[in-house]
Amino acid sequence: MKEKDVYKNSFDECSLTYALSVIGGKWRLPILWALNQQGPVRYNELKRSIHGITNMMLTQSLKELESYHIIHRQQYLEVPPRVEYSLTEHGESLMPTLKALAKWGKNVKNSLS
Amino acid sequence: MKEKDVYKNSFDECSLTYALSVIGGKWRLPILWALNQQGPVRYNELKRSIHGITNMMLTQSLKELESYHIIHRQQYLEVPPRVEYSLTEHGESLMPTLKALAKWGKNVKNSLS
DNA sequence: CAGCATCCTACCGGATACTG
DNA sequence: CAGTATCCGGTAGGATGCTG
Repeated sequence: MKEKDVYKNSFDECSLTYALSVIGGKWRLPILWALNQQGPVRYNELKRSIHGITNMMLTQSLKELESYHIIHRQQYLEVPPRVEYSLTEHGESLMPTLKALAKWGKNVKNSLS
Repeated sequence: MKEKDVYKNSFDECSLTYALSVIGGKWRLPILWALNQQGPVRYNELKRSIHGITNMMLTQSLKELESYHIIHRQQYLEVPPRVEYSLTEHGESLMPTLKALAKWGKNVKNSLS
């Protein structure tokens, strides 16, 4: 095995860093979590269920998540305007891993007390 | 099911946030990754294998990871001083999840191109 | 060899007000 | 209802030099 091949094994650090950059940030996880639980959700509904978030942050985070194709934005041409957000396949496929991470986090937290 | 019980299901967002705060930060992942691959590693060895990290950042990150009991610091009372870092059980137990996350990240990245 | 102290900068996240 | 625009402060991260 060549030396640089070492870096391809185990887990690929770049993909990992990328994944973290996707779900990182203060509000991404709460948003994904809300979408996972509530299914298609309207903007203001989402805002109400995520305590403390501002329009600024919600809009920005939604756009970023959408650009990664993690969530889907469905706009209905109605009056008053109606927009619904939901997880895409990619978003859904993240959930099991997040659960595993949460479980791990719980263990770590418990071991410290 | 009571309304607030909804928040206990699926995955626990607080533990998840906690987990991310543990593995977050710019250098934590590269460090864990290096330790996972190389086993017990000395300080300067670690520094060399993580391109671009400074003493400041390495020391700080190691301390933080140690405080979470994710890594272990073994000091040998020798001259010159020798210190070796390695993953703890908790650290090891994180690896499968990280691999899953990396795999997911790869998929997401590929789907964008 | 392994690590600390100091200073500094960039950017993430936020408050507030406005709009199609 | 579903967003934008503008301004702003705190903190994570970094450069540099020093030490047991």
